[in-house]
Amino acid sequence: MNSSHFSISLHILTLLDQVKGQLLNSEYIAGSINCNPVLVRKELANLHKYGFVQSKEGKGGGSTLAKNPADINLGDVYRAVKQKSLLGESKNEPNPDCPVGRQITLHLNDLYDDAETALVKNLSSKTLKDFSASFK
Amino acid sequence: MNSSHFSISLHILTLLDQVKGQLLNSEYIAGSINCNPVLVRKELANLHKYGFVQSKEGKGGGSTLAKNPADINLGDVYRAVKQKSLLGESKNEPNPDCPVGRQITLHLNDLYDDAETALVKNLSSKTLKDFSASFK
DNA sequence: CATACTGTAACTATTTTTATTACAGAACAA
DNA sequence: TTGTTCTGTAATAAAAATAGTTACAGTATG
Repeated sequence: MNSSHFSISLHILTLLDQVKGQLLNSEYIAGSINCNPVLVRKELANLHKYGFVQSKEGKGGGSTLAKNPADINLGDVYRAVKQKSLLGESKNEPNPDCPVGRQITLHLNDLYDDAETALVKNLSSKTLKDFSASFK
Repeated sequence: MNSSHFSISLHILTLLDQVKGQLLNSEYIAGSINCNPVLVRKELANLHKYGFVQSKEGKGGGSTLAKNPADINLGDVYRAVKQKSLLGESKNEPNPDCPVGRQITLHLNDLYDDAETALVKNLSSKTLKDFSASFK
């Protein structure tokens, strides 16, 4: 992250929950999200890697949840989807000749890890079932 | 956020704390961060807007902290620096003809606000003084 | 064997972020 | 009062990240 990986993944999972086991194909899902089907397939590949969804190839194929929605918590989804640190991840190396520059990356990482842990903990208190149930 | 606004702001504040009231100019700060001085000046302008720093124009000018580092908490810095939601903020509108697409932006925003509040609360438990003191 | 999917790669377009250039205005010091 | 060195800010350019597109091999189905 950032970008829209988490939003897209959660959108996919919510759709899959709402249709109760029915297979949805990437074009249908992309139509709901309003994005490119290939992006959906990439996101599904990642969700599959982490065991959240199952896919069936070939004609009539598509995807479905691989777990009970009550057993999918949003912190786990976040971790599966996350690609980089939420706050930091700057690419330009601070100046090693400066006492602050030399150490700040380390200290920022500690700070960010701790803050992000708090965020994930919050997300972990909610399941896909909870989230999906808020739709009417 | 994201990007490096928070990292840069915190780097600036740490430097200003370490030099104990001495004025630092944008070129010096940029040298420690290893970025462009104009970026530092923009970041300083924002920190000034929120009352964290004071600047002095003209020859011999520069910036210094406007508050006691023990009274600057990192959650406040985060809020001052933040430009967009940490998780969400997708620009393509989901499909309004889909029950999930129609409501998901709202539900994601609720989810993200709550998660981000947990993150800010974590950051708020730490002051610039604490952070700066971890440098040796 | 035609059809309709997934999975994936390669490429392009778009958007976001960062860097650069430029210059007016402020403070200082000779 | 003039040259110097800063800030503040705008406009632009470059670079990086993100999303979209095209293409196609492989797989299941009828």
